[in-house]
Amino acid sequence: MTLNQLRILVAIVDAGYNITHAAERVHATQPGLSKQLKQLEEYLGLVLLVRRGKSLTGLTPAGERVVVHARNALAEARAIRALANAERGVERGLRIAALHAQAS
Amino acid sequence: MTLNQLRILVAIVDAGYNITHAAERVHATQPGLSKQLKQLEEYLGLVLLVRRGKSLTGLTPAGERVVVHARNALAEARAIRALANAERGVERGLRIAALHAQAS
DNA sequence: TAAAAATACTCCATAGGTATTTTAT
DNA sequence: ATAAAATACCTATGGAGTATTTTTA
Repeated sequence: MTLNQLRILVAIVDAGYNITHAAERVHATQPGLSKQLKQLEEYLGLVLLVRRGKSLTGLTPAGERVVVHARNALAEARAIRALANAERGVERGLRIAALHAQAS
Repeated sequence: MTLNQLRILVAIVDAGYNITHAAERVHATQPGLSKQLKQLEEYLGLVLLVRRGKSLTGLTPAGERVVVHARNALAEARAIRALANAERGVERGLRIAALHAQAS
């Protein structure tokens, strides 16, 4: 299980169970997403999406619950990135402040 | 940023900032962990651990905050795995129940 | 001098792409 | 007839190991 797989699962759900559209959103290809989704389901030993033939129609009950946790995990990852960006902002701010102090 | 990198970061912290011990805990090698830690720091553009030469002595303030979110993300991942295991348990239970019903 | 981190290198797995086939609407 | 998912195939990247060097305590 990877963060990327969780991101892909959520993207598919948010694209209305359309893998092709989800792929565009995450700047990747349909086969790439199909494969990762399959791998996630195999890793969990769980069917996450309801299929009618090759069409995806919704989440299974278990899928619903997985998606909730997936969104939480992704939010934590986003928090880390945000924190890192802010930290770099602070350091740059301090550097700029230092430069100004030196210049003045 | 991957779940594995977060897992490694947390393992290093929990091993008292000793990469070698952390590697044993996660059944991997010291160079593997060193590299992943480095990549995480590079990805975030952030120093997470305080180094005195090559020794790790603790977390930076930013590192502390990252670890909090990392633990949360890992907990969500664990929840997904637990959920999947339980689900498989339920299905097996149903199958067994069905078998018993059929047998009786 | 013992123990830990970093580096160099090698290899294999796999992420992710293109092309194509299958299937559903 | 269109559009979407799955499959096959290929390549390049990088994860993870062994061996070695550097460094600290």
